[in-house]
Amino acid sequence: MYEKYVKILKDHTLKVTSPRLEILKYLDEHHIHPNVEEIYSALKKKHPSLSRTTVYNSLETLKKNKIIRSLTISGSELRYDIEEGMHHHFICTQCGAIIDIAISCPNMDRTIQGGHRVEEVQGYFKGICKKCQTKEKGRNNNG
Amino acid sequence: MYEKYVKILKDHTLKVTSPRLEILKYLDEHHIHPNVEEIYSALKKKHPSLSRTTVYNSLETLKKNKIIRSLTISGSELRYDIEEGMHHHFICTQCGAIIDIAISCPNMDRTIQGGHRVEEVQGYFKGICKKCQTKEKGRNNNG
DNA sequence: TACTAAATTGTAATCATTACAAATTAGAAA
DNA sequence: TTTCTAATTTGTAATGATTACAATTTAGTA
Repeated sequence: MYEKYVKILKDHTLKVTSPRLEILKYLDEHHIHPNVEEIYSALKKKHPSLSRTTVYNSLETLKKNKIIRSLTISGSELRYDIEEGMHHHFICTQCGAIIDIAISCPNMDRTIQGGHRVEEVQGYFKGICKKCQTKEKGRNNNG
Repeated sequence: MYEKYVKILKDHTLKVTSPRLEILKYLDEHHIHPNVEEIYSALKKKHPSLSRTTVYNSLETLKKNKIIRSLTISGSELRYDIEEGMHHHFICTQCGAIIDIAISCPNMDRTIQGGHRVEEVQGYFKGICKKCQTKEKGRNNNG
């Protein structure tokens, strides 16, 4: 059940610890781009001894090893995502949801931009998500 | 001297106030993507009565009116930029500088992405800037 | 010139994140 | 298997950006 995550950690020569496994599993099974608090409260249920600081520390370690990445899209808190295949993100300014956007962009794979060495690319789109647009229509129709 | 900024505010039916004019002028003359503190301390010198809260409020107003935009690229604080022509941003993880990147991307002008209504697009590139790369080389050569 | 809604100001929260030191533990070595 | 140690986890106490809020001031209109 955790073999997959054990392997990931070992492949990066990281110590295999319970918090790291649980965080990895959580991010792998919940592609909702959670913030630290969401991860913490979800895992705290099963592991009451878990510390918030550990979540911060573990996320930082996983990020440094490029196993996960953090998104600054919200502007007020970091959101986390498993690293799998390049994609961009959309945030709904109404409901706050962060949604994967599968697009390819000629600039994504450029390792040099304007003479600067690029190590990470993030495309952020902001607006109203499909779901919230439907709600809008519903409100209009119903008065 | 301030006519340009007066006009911008009036065109948006915003009240013309000293803080707004000064902030606009500052952003127009300093394309360094400053944070609130930088703007505040720079303007505080000339206008000792200026309040930090006013800087926050004014920036928010200017942002809502799409006169300026905020960047979440740093992850720890908002950075501000005058709205003029679509461009993306590069942040140097070494020196912290945020640099304009003039690129065109087919996704930039898309108003729909995956069914979501897009109102804002931001492309963030992270890595080592040209200047810091030169410094690296210098260090290597000298020792 | 007087009026009023909006803007400015200062102080006091709030909230995400970091600093730090003590306790625990994973994994290597014996 | 046991021992050892550096790395990790934990909890509490800062820090720092941002927001809330109430009092004061002011831009623009009547």
